[in-house]
Amino acid sequence: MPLPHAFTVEPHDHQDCIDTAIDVATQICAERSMRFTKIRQRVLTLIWSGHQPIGAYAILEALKSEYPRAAPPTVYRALDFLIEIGLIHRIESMNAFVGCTHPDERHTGQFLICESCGAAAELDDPSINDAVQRSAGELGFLAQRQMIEVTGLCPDCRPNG
Amino acid sequence: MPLPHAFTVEPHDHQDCIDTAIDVATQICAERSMRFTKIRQRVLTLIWSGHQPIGAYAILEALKSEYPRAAPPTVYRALDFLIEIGLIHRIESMNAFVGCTHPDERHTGQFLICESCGAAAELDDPSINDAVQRSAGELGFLAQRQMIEVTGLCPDCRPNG
DNA sequence: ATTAAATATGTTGCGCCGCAACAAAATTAT
DNA sequence: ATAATTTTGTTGCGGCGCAACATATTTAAT
Repeated sequence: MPLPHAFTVEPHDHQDCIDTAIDVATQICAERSMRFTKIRQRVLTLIWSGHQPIGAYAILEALKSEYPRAAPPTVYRALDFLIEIGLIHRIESMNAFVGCTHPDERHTGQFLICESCGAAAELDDPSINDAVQRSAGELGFLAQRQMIEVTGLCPDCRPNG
Repeated sequence: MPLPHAFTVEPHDHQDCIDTAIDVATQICAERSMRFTKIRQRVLTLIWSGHQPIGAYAILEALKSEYPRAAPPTVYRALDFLIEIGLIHRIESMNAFVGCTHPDERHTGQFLICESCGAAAELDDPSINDAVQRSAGELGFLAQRQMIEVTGLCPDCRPNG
């Protein structure tokens, strides 16, 4: 079952999102002989608690209920790990983190972020990617990583539905 | 004279960049009856001291030689002012600021950032903008502001010239 | 099993980023 | 001159992010 993005028209059982994310993570880590530890699981679950990007210190606060000894490095290490294997993304304009809804595909980091409800939907639009690649290429620039963050209003929050 | 972007093929007299940026700023402020104070001038000049985005506290350090009483708010106020009138941009992925090379046009904030030399070139590519708008529209998202930051290697820094 | 190597987590501490809140000064308008 | 507006000075704080070192845990080698 694929992960829905934040702006799916039909409401979804969000627990499925979390479960799927954990399943995918478990599988990826197994394939690569990496350790999907309890802490990493918990951090990923917390990030997937909603479709809104969440800050590291908010994660830390939630984590402390189960791991009273957790400190900032506890969280940042888990975040680094999850980013490294492509399970979460960092939203640069928010200093926050969100679950990746395209964990298998090659992702470039395209996001629509609702200023009203805070939800972030990940895109994977080749036409955007192509336009960026072409424009960069025209200047002789070798593009390696794209950060595209578009703020605005999601379907549920915009005035006319 | 237009402001060159960071990756112009021919080297340029960078003092011209600074002078032009100040001239443009002076004119815009005059038109809008806003005060282009010494501090704001100085901050804009410091930002334009190179094509590399510069952090607020680096600006502060440089500013202190002339304004020993300068403090973080001194800089952030000037930055807010300059951003407000579109003379500089904030690079979200770097927590840094760079001069706007399209101060007259409606700008969306598209940047190519060289990971080697740190220079940032501003784009204003309608095809990127269009692709983003269309993609957002397909999901019913009302796009208001775009943040596009592409990291990679500039022509001078990439392996094969 | 024991030991060694690798990996993950605990702990302390710090530097950078950004701004709120209030006070003082400077500019502009009346 | 006086008042209103705008800018700058000053103090202080909270969030973000990680370096550096210590400890614990897991995995690999003997």
